[in-house]
Parts: sequence; C-alpha cells; structure tokens
Amino acid sequence: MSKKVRVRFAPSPTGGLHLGGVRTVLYNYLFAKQNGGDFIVRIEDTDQTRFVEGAEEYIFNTLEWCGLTPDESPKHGGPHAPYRQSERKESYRKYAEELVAKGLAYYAFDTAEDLDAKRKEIANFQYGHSTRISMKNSLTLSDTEFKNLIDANTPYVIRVKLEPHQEIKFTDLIRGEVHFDTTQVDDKVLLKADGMPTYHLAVVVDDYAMQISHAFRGEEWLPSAPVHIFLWDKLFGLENMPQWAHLPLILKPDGNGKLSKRDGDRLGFPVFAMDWKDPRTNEQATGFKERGFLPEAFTNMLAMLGWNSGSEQELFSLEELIEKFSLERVHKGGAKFDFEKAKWFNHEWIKKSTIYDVRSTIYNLFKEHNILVDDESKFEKVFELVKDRCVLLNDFVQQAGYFFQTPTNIDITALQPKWDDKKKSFFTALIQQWNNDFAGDATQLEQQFKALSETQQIKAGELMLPLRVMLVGGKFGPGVFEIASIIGKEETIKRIENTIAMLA
RNA sequence: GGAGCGUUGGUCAAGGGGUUAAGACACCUCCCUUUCACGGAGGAAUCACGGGUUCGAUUCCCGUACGCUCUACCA
Repeated sequence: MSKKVRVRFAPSPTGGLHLGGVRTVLYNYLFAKQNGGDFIVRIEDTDQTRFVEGAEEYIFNTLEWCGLTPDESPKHGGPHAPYRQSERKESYRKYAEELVAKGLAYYAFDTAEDLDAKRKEIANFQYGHSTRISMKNSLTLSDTEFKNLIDANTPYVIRVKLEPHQEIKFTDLIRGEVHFDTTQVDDKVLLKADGMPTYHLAVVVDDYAMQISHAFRGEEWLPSAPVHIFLWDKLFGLENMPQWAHLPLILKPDGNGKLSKRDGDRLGFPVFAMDWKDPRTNEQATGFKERGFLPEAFTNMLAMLGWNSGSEQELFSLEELIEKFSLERVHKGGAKFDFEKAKWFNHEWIKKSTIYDVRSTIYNLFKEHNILVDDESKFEKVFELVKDRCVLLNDFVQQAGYFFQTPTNIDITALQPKWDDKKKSFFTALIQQWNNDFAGDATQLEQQFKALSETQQIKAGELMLPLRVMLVGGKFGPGVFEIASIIGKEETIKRIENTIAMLA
C-alpha cells in the first residue's frame, strides 16, 4: 500500500527566487499533480540572522505568476500548520533530546572561537569521530562538569554522533543507489544554541510530520544526505522516509559553476523570476517577468533545463508537462543556462498566444510608455500583425507603438543620403493623391502607390523604404501598406508631411 | 586535501553493443521578402582519454583526466 503523494518545496526566505529554485518548485508541482498528490510549501526560516523582509511574500508572488499554486503553505493554510519552521520551533528539541538519550547525539559546548582555533590548528578539521574526543562536549566532560555548565546556562548545541565505518546507502530516484561511509561524515549540528534546529534536523522532523512521500532538492544536498538517512532511521524508521531525488544544478553559461545572480548582472540576463530589491542593500535585480517573459514560456523553458520528454516536442503547456513529466528522464548532469534559448521559448509562446492571453499585460506596458489604445479592434489587428516580430513582451512597445502614436524618433539618417528632389516631388504628389482618394485597403493603396511611381518615373522599390521610415520611424515592421491602411488617411498623410519637413 | 556526483557538436540534448549518432538554440550560406521578422533549404561531433569484455563498443566493466557540489551553530 503506497502512501499518498505529498511533495514539498522548502525555501528559506533570504532573497529572490532564482532559476534553480523555480525549477525545483516546478518539478515538485508536476510530480504532485501527475500523481494526484499534494504540493506543499514550507518556509525554512530557522536562521534568524538571514531573514529578509518581504522575501516570503516574493516567493508566493512568484508561484502565483508561474501558475504553481500550493495546496498547503503558510499562505494557503492546511492540516499541518504552521508551515513556517520558526513557528514550529518547539517541535524539534524533543527529537534531538531523544537522540541524546539513545546515545546517538550529544551536547557540545565549544564556542565559535574554539572551533575557529581548531580549524586553524588542524588542516581540514572536521568535528567527527576522531576529533570529538578532544572537544568540549558531553562525551568528554565529567558528569559534574557537565551539570555545572548546564546550571550556568552555558550555550550549547546538540550534534549527531555517527559511528565510523558504517555504510549508509539509499536509492535516489535520479541517480540510483548512492553509498556513503560514515567515517567521512561529520557530526553535524542538529540543534543550535538559540534552540532552533538546523536544516538537517528540521527537514526530517517536518517531512515526517507533514507526511512527505517524495523529496526533491538540489544536488548540493547530496553530501549531507547520509545524515538525513541516519536521522530517519533512528527517529521515524526508514520505511516512512520519503524517496529522494537530487536534481542537477543549473550552471553558468560561460565557464563552470553554479549559476548565480552575479552572472546575470555580468552577462545581462535575469536570474530571478521577478524583480527583486534587497531591502538591506537596496540592490535591484530584474526578473524574467519584467523583462517581458510569459509565465508559460518561463516554466516551459525551465522544465526543459534538465528534463526531456524523449520526443522532438519542445513546447509544452503546464498541463502537458503534468502529463508527460517523469523523473526517470531527468538528467544527472548539470546544464548551462542559455538565455538565447530562453528567449526562443518566449518567442514561440508569443507566437502561439492570442490577444486574450496578453491584452492586459500589453496594456500595462503601453501605459508605462504613454501609448494609448483608442480602438480595441484595431489593437487586435495590430497584435496579429506584429506578434511574430516580438521575442519579448516589451518588444510590443517598438513593434506596435507607432500604430497608436505618431513616431517622434524618425531615423532620418536612413533616408537622408538618397533623398532628392525627385523623391520629394513624388511624396508631395502622393499626399495630394491620397488626400483626394485614400483607398482604405492595403493592396489598393499599394496599387495607387505604384501607379503614381510609374507616372513619376521612379522605381517603386526606391520609395518603399522612405515611406516605411516616414510611417514607423525606422526600418522595421510589417508591410507598409498594411500599416498605412490601419493608421488611416489623416495619420498617414500627416506622417509623410512631417518627415518631408524634417528633410527640408 | 577528503567525500559524493557528473562528462554525446559552442549550448540544450535524443539514442544506446552493429545507425549516414535524432532534434532544438546560436552561428554561417542560400531561398522567400524592395524593411525587420516569420518561414524554407543547406553547413558542424574521430560520443573526455586509456585499458579491457566482445566478431564488433559512443553504448557494458575497470582505471585516468577533467568539471561540479559539499566539507558552517547557511540553507
């Protein structure tokens, strides 16, 4: 009888959520939904010195933007509340004490200075089976010494005590069987001097309390896994332990190593899902959202960074991902992040999108740039006309803005060199022609234009680019006559007149 | 230093004892387009190295090298 699938994402609220974090959420979410399970978000705020104001709210905003709604969390509630470890502080101590009572953990009174000194004295110092006998702890102190320290309220921590030369192994859902020799594992601190648990104690206690069935986390946790396995074995039984899956890391695009916020700054791409301003340093980091990414594209791109369906399909909606995702197809090795490919995903999703998907986002964007959408049906037409040219949502400002606003920045240098009286007289005649009879339809406008160029004896080809620059301000955009047709007679003539004046 | 994990084109990757070793991004060339895109056609890999096993290894085994992660009273 297998238990209900319950997974958790357990971030610590120390800053913006970056690519690796969101991908971990995604994989958790996909796995839970695929198996009709629950997706829990638990806040691991056991380190009070690293707590950052606003970080937790930011995490939930990010999840909402991505469409990855938790079933249980401090925000959404649930049967295992509270979901913040700081609020569960009382629940951890007894397990640490239980281990001490069983001789599997001990009190240690060494100060930070003591430890620093040791580390300086002994190269590669580890608090473990070979060194703990020379430290200040309940293993080495006499009963009365110990009692005196406790009575004097001396700060202490509780550390696990692992016997050397034991094998600890477990089956990782991605990597298969992984082995460790306890001789190499140090006596990790379980309970800190302030009474808070460390991550190592808190994960197992909470995963047990919340009946987590599968635990996904970054590969950086693999080396401490034996401690967690040990704790599970002694505290709750291996049969109750969640199945582990250690996810590959997301690496820097250049060189090697884990992707960091610094790389984004350096290489000019976002690393966080959304804008994040660190309240302590006032440092600002831009996010994928603000950079113009669609959440569908963002999650699609992230899913493919470490997983592949085995088919040639690359574009997946969240629903398709839920259906197709499988841990067996998650890679073991890390992947370098490629912003160009990320943009490609976004471009594809914009091409797939309809006006209804993105209208409000683009409206807001336009508002920031003082672009006023006067006509809804015109906006729809424009959207269909230019969306193939937009890689990021923000590109709509340039690609669609001139339909609603007379361009102020005319790239005059693009036509100046070849501008002459012949062209000037053509456009003057064109103004007259269109003033009298402006055929509203694009192909008819083109016919009028070409007919005029023939009577004026100028090649139409030499006039297309000037017209384009006059209407849109630069060398881009869809067909010129489409544009003229949409912006209409008055505006078309006005823009031609304006530019002629500028060229005079 | 130690432990753990990893290694298929520049990047993401499929594949898996016998194949012309998929596909995508990027890049280059060409076509389409009197703009920019879209779209279409083409171009690149002795599968890290060395030993085995085998009729045959990119694929299995063992080493080596390289890379990454961890080695905190941080997660």
